[in-house]
Amino acid sequence: MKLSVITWNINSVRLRMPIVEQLLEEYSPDVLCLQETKCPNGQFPFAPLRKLGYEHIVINGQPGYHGVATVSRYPIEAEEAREFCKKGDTRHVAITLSSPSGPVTIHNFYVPAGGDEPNPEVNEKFAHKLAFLNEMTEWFNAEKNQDRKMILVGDLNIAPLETDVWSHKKLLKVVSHTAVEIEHLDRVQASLDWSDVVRHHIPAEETLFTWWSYRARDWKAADKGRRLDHIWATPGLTGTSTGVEVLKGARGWERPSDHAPVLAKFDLG
DNA sequence: ATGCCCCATTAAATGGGA
Repeated sequence: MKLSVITWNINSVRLRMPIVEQLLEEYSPDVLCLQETKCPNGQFPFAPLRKLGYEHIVINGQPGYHGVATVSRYPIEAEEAREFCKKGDTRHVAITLSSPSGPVTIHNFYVPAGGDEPNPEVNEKFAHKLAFLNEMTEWFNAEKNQDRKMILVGDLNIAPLETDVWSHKKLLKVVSHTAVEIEHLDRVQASLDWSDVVRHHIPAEETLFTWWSYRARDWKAADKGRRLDHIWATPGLTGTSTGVEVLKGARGWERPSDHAPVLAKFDLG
């Protein structure tokens, strides 16, 4: 069974349904994980997604902010939407698919951006970001089945490697690339020995971005990006991943999101 | 300054993104 997964911070799913449909038609992933849907659950565009063959959909949304959704060609055997930091916001949803190698759970995360000032003492948003990452670590540490097959995708809002940002030196004190955030993310990654599937295929020496600001006059020419969107897998799945790609072209589509989709393919036997 | 754009909510500003 082949499994291709795309993660995409869509920055309003209703506004961008034309390019969501374009992505599904051009790449035909088995599973699409969206973040920042900014869509109340009652207004989620189920019909056009089902029409394209994505009959199995789980959403965790709220009006105006945040919101995640996972759409699948394969039946969803189980789902879970977890609340973090007792905020009542919508930043996670998970689905479980059955495969020849047993159940596979796909977590879809939207980690808080963290505001401007990288100091949790004075910036509540940054404190929230660090607390969110700590809760992820605690949750995965408490996982009973350490061999469980899981994929974790999403906008983690952290660019951990020097080659994940356009200038390591200039971004050292900029939220998304500070040492304290990266330490917190490293602890999440260590919790279940998650592997960075994208960097498994694309060496750390190679510069790689998934996000380019709207504010640059010409995002492509400026190329001041960051790798904020990630695909991880637990050790039992790492060897089944057959390839990854940042779909940078989508950043240049009509009325784009500021994030590019990230694709990973697995062969589950 | 990555840097003045883009979104949602709501009705011309404001908050948030990262």
